[in-house]
Amino acid sequence: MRIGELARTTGTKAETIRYYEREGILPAADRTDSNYRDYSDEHLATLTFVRRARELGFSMAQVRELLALSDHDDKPCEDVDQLVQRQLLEVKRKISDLSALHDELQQMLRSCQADRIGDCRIVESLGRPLQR
Amino acid sequence: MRIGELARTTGTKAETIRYYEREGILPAADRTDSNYRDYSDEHLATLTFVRRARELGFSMAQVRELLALSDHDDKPCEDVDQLVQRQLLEVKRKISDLSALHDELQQMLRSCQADRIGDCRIVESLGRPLQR
DNA sequence: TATGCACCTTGTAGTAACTACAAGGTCAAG
DNA sequence: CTTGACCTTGTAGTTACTACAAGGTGCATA
Repeated sequence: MRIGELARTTGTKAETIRYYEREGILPAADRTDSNYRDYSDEHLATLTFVRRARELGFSMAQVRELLALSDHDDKPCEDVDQLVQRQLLEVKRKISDLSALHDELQQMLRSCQADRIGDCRIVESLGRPLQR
Repeated sequence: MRIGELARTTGTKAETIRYYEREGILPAADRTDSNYRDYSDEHLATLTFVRRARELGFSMAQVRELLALSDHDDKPCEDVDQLVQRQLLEVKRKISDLSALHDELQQMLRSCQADRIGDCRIVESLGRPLQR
């Protein structure tokens, strides 16, 4: 698949895709005879992953780490373990923060549908001081 | 509380806090006699919220919307409803993406602890083409 | 009283992660 | 043979910070 199609299916600008290639986030694609980039399904999966991870607030550096995890077959488990632990902790924190936000939004919606103005506690949902 | 304490408790640079004030994300704080910013617990909650929302991948514009929701007492429900629906949808999507990632990381950890190198499906977890 | 640290201001510039556009060129379908 | 999708290199703009400089105030402590 060429860059335009990949861009359309992933909702990514072609220029961003080339940028990811320059940055080494996305492996360079094969080239057709006419020097067009020719992407595989693996590229599609990787790019989709990258975009989602970015949407979820992971930095490029973290995305790099996660991508590295995905082909660690050669490296010993011990090296990977700590990184996975760390990422897992962060993922859990994000899920719990999002769940709190979810519940508050849900509650607002119910209030609204009952046509009364409920107290909005969105800020409170994520606004309690953090102990990290 | 003064800017330094707020910065320490929220893990935000003082300069970022002033930046949020300039941008209207954080309401201007009261001033002490010596012109120091004097923050309330409400400021603390709002800033904590903002920082978490940003970590969760919400843009400043979205954070502004969410903050606006939180004091909508004057505005009619209908106006708020659609926005809440939209945000809720996005929150749900994020939670489900994160859950998939969580499960895969968990799985990797189990493989590693069993001291065998399991297949890593992190990319697959978030890499399936999106239909949005 | 003097030193030092936290804070104040305005302003400029750097960073990350894109995003846009320009200039000039190739490729392939209608 | 033109049109549109792609190629390259390069520059510059955007968002959301982050850093530093210069010059000043407030205040506790040696």
